[in-house]
Amino acid sequence: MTEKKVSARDCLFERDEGLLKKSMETIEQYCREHGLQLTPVRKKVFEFLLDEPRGLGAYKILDLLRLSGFNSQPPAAYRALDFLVENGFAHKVESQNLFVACTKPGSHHSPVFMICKKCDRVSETQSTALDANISDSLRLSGFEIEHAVIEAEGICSVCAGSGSS
Amino acid sequence: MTEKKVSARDCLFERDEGLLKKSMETIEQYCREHGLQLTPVRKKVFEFLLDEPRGLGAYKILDLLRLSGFNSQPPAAYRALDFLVENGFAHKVESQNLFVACTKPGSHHSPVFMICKKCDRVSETQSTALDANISDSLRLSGFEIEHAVIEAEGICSVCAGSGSS
DNA sequence: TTCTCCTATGATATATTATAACATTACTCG
DNA sequence: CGAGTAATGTTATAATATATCATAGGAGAA
Repeated sequence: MTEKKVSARDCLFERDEGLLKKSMETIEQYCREHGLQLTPVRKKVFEFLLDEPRGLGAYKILDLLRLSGFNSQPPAAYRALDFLVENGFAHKVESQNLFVACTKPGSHHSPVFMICKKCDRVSETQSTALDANISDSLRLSGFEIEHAVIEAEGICSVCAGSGSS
Repeated sequence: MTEKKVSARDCLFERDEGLLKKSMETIEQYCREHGLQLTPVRKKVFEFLLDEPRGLGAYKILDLLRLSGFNSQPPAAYRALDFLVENGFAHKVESQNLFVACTKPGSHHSPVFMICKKCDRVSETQSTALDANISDSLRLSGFEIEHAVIEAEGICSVCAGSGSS
C-alpha cells in the first residue's frame, strides 16, 4: 500500500456530530427491541467506526480497544465486528479489508460503497435502482442473486472539487 | 467458512476445451504484440486459472506450481498473479480472496462476478449497461468512478435448475 | 566481447488478516 | 440453587500478502 498524501481530515466534509449520536441511539433502540446485547466492547467498536469515515481494519480496532482499557485479543475484535455486521450496524469493505459503520443501521441491505483514492473516505449509498439493475441483469443469465458486493473506487466530490490533481 | 456440499464438478457446465485453448492463444498473441514476457511460471499460473472455474487462492496456486516442478515461494505466485491481473488476463475476486482467469483477456474493464454459493463457480460478465448505471448513479453524488468491484453471491442457473434446495 | 541496464526470479523473513479450540464468566430462567 | 445460554478470555495457529535483498539472464551499446 502506498502512503496517501491526503488524510480524510483534510477533506472538507463536515462531521455531523448529531448524526453520529443519532446512529448510536438508533442501534441502542434496535438492540432493546430485538433483545440483542449491545455490550461495552460492541458499543465501543461501533463508536470507533462512527468516528472514522475512512473505515478501520480489525487490528486497528483491536489497538483502539486496548487503548480504551479492554485488554483484548484478535477474536474479541472480530466477534464484535461479526455482531455489528450480522445485525446491519456495520459493513465490511471487501476490497480493502476494512469495516465501516452503516449509515442505515438495522436495515438489512446490499450497500454500495464509494472509496476515494485521495482521502480514503468511504461513503455508502443505497441505490435501489442500481440493485434492481444488477438483479435484473444477472437474472437474465439465470443467476439468482442473494447479496452483492459493490465497491467503487475513484475520487469523491470533495477531493475532485479541491483542485489538486 | 463452512464446507460446501457440492463441488463445481457436480455442476453440469460443459468445459469448452476449445475455448480454454483459445484463451491461451489470445494472451500469447497479446503478449507478443505488446512486448510482454509470458514466462513459464506466468503461463502455468494462467493454465491453472483456466482450468478451475471456481477460482484459485494464491497459496493453492503456489501448491500447484510446486507440483509442476517450480520450487516456488509465495512471492513467485503473487508476482505471476500481479502480471496476469495488471495485463487484464485474470481478476481477483475480492470478496473471496481468489483469482480467476478473465473471459475477455487483454481488454481492460470492470468485470461483474457471479459467485455460486452451491458449486462455488465464478462466472464473469461484462455488463456495460450495469457499468453505465453505476457510473451515473455515483456521478449524481459527485463521485468520479475509476474502477468498480461488483461481486454477486447467489445461486447459478445450473444449481438452481438442479432442484436440490 | 564485455559492460550495463533492465526484467524476472530466487530466497528469506515478516506483515497483515482471520479463525479454531477450549476455558471461563455472567446472566437468565426455572 | 442448578442448568443452560450468550459472551468473553486465552492460546495457538491458519490464511493471505508483501518487503527486501540477492541472483540470473537477455538485449543493446561501446
